Amino acid sequence: MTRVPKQVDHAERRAHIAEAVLAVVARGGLEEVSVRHVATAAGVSPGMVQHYFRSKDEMMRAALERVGAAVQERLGAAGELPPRDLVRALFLQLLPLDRQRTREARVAVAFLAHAAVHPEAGDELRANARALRAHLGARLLGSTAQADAVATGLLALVDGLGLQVLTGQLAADDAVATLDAWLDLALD
Amino acid sequence: MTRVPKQVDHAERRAHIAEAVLAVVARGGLEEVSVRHVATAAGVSPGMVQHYFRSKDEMMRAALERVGAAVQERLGAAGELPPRDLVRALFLQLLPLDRQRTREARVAVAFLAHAAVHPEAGDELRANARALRAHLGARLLGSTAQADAVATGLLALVDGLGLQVLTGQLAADDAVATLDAWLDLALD
DNA sequence: TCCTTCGCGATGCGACCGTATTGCGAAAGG
DNA sequence: CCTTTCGCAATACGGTCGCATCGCGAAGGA
Repeated sequence: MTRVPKQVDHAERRAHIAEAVLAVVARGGLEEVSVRHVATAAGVSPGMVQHYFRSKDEMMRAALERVGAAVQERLGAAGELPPRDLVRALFLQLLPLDRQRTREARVAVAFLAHAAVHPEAGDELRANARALRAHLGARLLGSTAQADAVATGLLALVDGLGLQVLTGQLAADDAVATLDAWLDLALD
Repeated sequence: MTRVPKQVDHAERRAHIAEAVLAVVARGGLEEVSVRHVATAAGVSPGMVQHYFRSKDEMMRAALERVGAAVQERLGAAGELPPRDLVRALFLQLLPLDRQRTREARVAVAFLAHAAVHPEAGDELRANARALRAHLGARLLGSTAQADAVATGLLALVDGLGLQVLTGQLAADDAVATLDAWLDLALD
């Protein structure tokens, strides 16, 4: 058995394909995800997708994990600001205010809708949510019961605002204005 | 040409099938909606579904209109309470706190996720949202700018709380508690 | 140079999709 | 009773799906 060094970066290919999955989801939702579509979006052959992911399910799981990783990374990149501004900046990161974040928000809502109906697929999502909540809790007050209610409410508010912006129910400006008004309300 | 009076209630059949669509969506999301599945869920033949809806798209539109009608009806059934309690009652109607409302919320999020990615399909949804906002505005203060921000924020909050409950990120009790805390905050 | 191993493209299969088409039984006016 | 019309079941078709399988070409030790 002669060990031949890998001549392709397995992880990188998987990442590339997973990214293509997210692109397809952002453009057309989960229903448009098929091995063949993803392959086209990634600029590779369907066979290659199949080579790197043994099943569509495994492929979707990898794509979802990439979303989680991206969110984590985004959270880490927070400067040193007064708490109020920091919290505001963090929430603005979560709203679909530009192309990039619209893309991410679309992906997120697609997976959330799926999780609403297939609870077993929501573990990754719930883990991300927990991380977010923990992160926010640390940024706000100590863990008083009051602070927890505030954190929960603000997260839900941002989720709702994002959803309404995504579906065209609310203008992006209004969402930001509403967020600011409620931050005033909540943070004294 | 002899006119034969209808021996079946066309509208009723359509409603029955549309209801079956919603049942399928609530159980498995939009992806599981097919003419054959809907027919099975409705206890009729696939051919009959096709007879009453010329295309799947028309069927989906009818189902979505049914959701809108149900929401409208629900809003109408509000008693005479102090404004604060009335607003609270209204919002509790929108959270997935029991089987029935979980079903409706699942349907709603499925359609919302679709609309996030297919904007042209979101008209009905946006109309419903507008009706809701108007209804809430009338129940709250007069249309001061302040009241509008409060209404927008509360609606977004409820959307977000509902989404988190649906996806198992948040317990139903906590959602209600958070809603109450924020109602206190917002309504003086 | 041969030979093994890996990467991956190509092909095929069975299932399911939306929809067009056809035909038949029942109901009702003439 | 006959005939027309309506309600609907059945069937067929072309397309896409996920996935299993096969085979070839290139890349390196031996």
